[in-house]
Amino acid sequence: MTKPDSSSNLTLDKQICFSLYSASNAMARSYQPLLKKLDLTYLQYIVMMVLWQDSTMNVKELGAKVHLDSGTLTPLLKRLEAKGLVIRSRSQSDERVRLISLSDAGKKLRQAAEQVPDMMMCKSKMTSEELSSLKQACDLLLKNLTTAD
Amino acid sequence: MTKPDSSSNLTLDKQICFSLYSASNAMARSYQPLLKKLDLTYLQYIVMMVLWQDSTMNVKELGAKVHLDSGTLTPLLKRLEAKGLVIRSRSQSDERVRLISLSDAGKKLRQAAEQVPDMMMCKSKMTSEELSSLKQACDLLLKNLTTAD
DNA sequence: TGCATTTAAATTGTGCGCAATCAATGTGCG
DNA sequence: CGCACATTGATTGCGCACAATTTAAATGCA
Repeated sequence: MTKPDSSSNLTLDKQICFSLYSASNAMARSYQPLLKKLDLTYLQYIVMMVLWQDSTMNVKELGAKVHLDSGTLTPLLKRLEAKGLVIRSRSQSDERVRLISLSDAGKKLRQAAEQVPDMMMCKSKMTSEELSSLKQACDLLLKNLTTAD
Repeated sequence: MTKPDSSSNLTLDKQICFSLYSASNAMARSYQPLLKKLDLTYLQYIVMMVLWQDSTMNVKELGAKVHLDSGTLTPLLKRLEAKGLVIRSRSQSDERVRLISLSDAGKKLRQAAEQVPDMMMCKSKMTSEELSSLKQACDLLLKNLTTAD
């Protein structure tokens, strides 16, 4: 009593993960025209948002917030520094620690970014209830995949 | 009557898109150890899945299915060809068209991949109802973001 | 038929993601 | 104190994603 081929799990239309992946790509793609005005990529925008909330932290703390490591963040932070948006200093008490803080230009950029979330919500054409439930499901999945591997 | 700063939309914990993005990254990360046995990356696995369903198609058709363009697919398909999993031939009737088809090794790999979806579902620790509703929301978002830009 | 237009795929360049490795600094324990 | 060990971040290398451009082939139409 083996399953017939048509009910195999190995079909693209059954892959939740592929839906997630495609939606995530499409989302980043949709952000790009909005962020072009700010001269930021999607991830750079995320990192700036973290810093707008809490203007100084080290790479490890930042990485924990955005779920990324120094291999991704170090070059990104260098690019943000090159744009004059952040300052990469060293901790006095521990020379290993890189302190990331906002420059004046970085702080100022926040105003221009304020309208981005609403514009994206509009693009999504989904209700806040739908979006909120999507967010909950993603947060749960992330938690389940990251705790105890 | 302007909103106080604490209710700004520009906070990381309010970004549905960031949840989606982080969950998608975590998902691809979780797939990797499972796919290592097959010597495939996540996207290569997706492309192979498309070909397991329909063993010959051109780059444009493939791109439409996985929502990616030739800039991503061409090098990926070359890598799959180098591994001996696919064959990149040319259409007789239209020399511009690249026909992608499975080699015997590519067809054979399917058996080893059959168990991957169930293993991932288990890793997610979510019910099929939760996953199904997540999938629906992602599919809707993708549709809304891609139709009429 | 000849030439502009369209189409398919490849190429180029930039910026992620992430595993693996490395260097530098700090800490703890004998 | 000295040395093993842990921690922080940087580096390297590979494989996506994607915009923009290029190449080559097909099509349309005067």
